[in-house]
Amino acid sequence: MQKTNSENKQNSKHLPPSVKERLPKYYRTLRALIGTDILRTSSGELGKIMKLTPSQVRQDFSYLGGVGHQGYGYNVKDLYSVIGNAIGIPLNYSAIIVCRKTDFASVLSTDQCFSTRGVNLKMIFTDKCGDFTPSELMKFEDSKKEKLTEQITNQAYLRAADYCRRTGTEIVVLACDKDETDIAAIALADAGVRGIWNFSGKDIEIKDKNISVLNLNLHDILLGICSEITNIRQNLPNE
Amino acid sequence: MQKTNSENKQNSKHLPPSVKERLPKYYRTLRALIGTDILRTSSGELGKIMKLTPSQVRQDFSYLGGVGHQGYGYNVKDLYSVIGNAIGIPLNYSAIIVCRKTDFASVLSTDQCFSTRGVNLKMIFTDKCGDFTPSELMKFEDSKKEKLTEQITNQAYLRAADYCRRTGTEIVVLACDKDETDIAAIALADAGVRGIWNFSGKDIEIKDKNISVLNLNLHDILLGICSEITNIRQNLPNE
DNA sequence: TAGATTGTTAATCGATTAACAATC
DNA sequence: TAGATTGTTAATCGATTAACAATC
Repeated sequence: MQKTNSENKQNSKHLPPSVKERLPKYYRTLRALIGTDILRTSSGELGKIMKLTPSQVRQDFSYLGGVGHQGYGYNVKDLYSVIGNAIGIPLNYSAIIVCRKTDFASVLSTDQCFSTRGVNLKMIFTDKCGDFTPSELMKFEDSKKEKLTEQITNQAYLRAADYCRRTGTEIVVLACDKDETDIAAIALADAGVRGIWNFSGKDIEIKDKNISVLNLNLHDILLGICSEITNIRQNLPNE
Repeated sequence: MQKTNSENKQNSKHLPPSVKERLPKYYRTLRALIGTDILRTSSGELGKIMKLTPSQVRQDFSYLGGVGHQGYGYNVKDLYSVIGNAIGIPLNYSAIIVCRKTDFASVLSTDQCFSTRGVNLKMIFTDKCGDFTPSELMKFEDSKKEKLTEQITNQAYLRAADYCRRTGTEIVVLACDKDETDIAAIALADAGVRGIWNFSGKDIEIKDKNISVLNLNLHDILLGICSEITNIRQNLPNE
């Protein structure tokens, strides 16, 4: 049973990493177009908005199967839905936040990171202020965020791992102390968590190929900016 | 006056983007080695820690000039210093934060993002709670963070741009509302800011090649994790 | 039909890896 | 000297861009 080229490409197994990385931004761009009632687009228009060549846009979309129409372009809503499916939006993942103080959770909640992307933020576990549902956290907004109804006897990541095991929560945003990163990662992986967004400052290296880890190091990002600035200045004067 | 290959590579103008992106992580790794009193290393050891091939590590360092010693490896402190110079650590950049509420600034300050990387965080400008020095912000910690000594009449980004112009501040962390992103970016660029770390959720596109912008979109990152999870699951069952 | 725009193939470009002579 | 490890060159791999036939 021979597969055609197109069938092969449609299989997300063959999505190259570079393309997969661009999906969220395509999704965001299409979302914005829908928001302004633009319901038809083209590789040229999307390329212009996203600073990509039309060629690359078409090449990228070709991995999602025949989603465009020759001579017409792309139906924005269809494309939005196809990319959403590739990302797994309809699977309605659940997430929790593990952090030290409420300020961290507050930033992500205010940003509506989860709600606008179909991810269900269920709980916030903090080391210092107790545990919150997102709506409880919002109630405390702009006031002292402490809710110590019972004595906190263990670390937030332990309560979080327990919660994930019981509820099948897939995604954990981890902003624990660097000293706890390794042990927290093990506990969460053991609890069946499938994705960790790691803000802790120490990279998580998990051998388990079934778990996806994103190490976001704020220090590295800051230095990346310094590096860019330094190089821009150094390069301008010569030649 | 012919340049040798080595002289060419030493010139940071020729640092490929892929290499430049890895510099902050090399820096962080070397910092950790110094912290544990490991003062000699090799491309093999660094590769193991950072999940890179020894070949790539050597290839990367070759762009920084002859920083290693054949048969010996690399002196950790020398390498740390060479990479620090390439990033521009000794230039002691200054930074400010522009955000809506203090929670955002509190997260970055607690993380010691700036202090441990030789970047001088000078002020925090907020829309809702007034302006703070970092030490003022820390004093308010764990309590209601509001400091409205005078009536706030304009947006934080305007006060921030004015401050940057007066003080020559190079870096701005921008976490304003999406609606303000474009106008804030223009104001900051006009004030002579050289690097913007944009958390606002709307990408900044500046034509000016002298300004470095890093658009960090939390929504995109979350969807990147969803996408990974989705693809891991889909790919396991077949074959 | 003429104009527009896709999806795909081929060409180019850049980044990673392998191999190895140089040498500490 | 023997062992280790660099820095560089060449080979491979993957990602981007260009070109164009297919066709709406």
